[in-house]
Amino acid sequence: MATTKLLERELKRGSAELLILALVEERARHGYEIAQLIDSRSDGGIRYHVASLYPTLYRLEDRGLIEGRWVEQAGVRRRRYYKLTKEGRKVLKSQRNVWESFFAALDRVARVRHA
Amino acid sequence: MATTKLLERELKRGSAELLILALVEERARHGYEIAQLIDSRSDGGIRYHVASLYPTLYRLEDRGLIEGRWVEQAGVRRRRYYKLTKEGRKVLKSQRNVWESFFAALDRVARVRHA
DNA sequence: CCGCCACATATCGTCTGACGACATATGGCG
DNA sequence: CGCCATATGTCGTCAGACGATATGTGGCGG
Repeated sequence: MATTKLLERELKRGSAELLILALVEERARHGYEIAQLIDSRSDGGIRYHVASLYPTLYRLEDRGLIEGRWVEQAGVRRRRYYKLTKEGRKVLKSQRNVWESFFAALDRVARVRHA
Repeated sequence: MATTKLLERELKRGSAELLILALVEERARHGYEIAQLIDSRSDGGIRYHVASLYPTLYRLEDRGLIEGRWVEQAGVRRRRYYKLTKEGRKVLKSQRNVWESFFAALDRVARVRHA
């Protein structure tokens, strides 16, 4: 259904930052790895296109929430590893709170929990 | 924090349809009433501006998910009451499922529950 | 050794929808 | 009579997802 596809697109809006921040919280990761992790951990439930992923990484770095570092290794194309900054940690915590209260509010209005 | 404000804006994307469909599921409601219900039931956690609400109502009606009817009453400005259509009921059910699995996936990737 | 695929990063143009600002109209209250 | 709550409506701006497209590398099969 087209409706569902459109909705899924909208859901990604805003969630991208949370996903990226949460994934680089564990350890430094590069873009491609992040994309794959989102795909695998969500069981394909959330797919995040590279055309959106890289620009989002740059925005997060510009805002000082993550910090990138080029890593050159023999046998592997150069990768840019991003790690969470101190400020990023604060924002991640705040975003988790925002999402959680949003879920709760959405449940109160539209009764979403327990399908 | 500007970040939070931006995030909140993005969260509304896509959720608007679910909220409206869920509210007119109970009984026919008019736009202004819907806006107030979203505000009150979410305890102000979700605010939905009229500039977005009315266009969304028109989109939903165009797609045949809700059906509007003008109601004139003495002592009250004319109101347009929207009720859920059969097709709207199907879409609402589907959207609840999409949201629920999105929540679950987001939790698996970014551990959002229990802030 | 060459083509193809997975890996890895990058950019452009299009489209959608939220929102601030503004507009219009009516009933009630002081 | 002015102001506020009610109620519907529109315009211009802005952000961000995504399809398409591009570049470059390492490994593997034929």
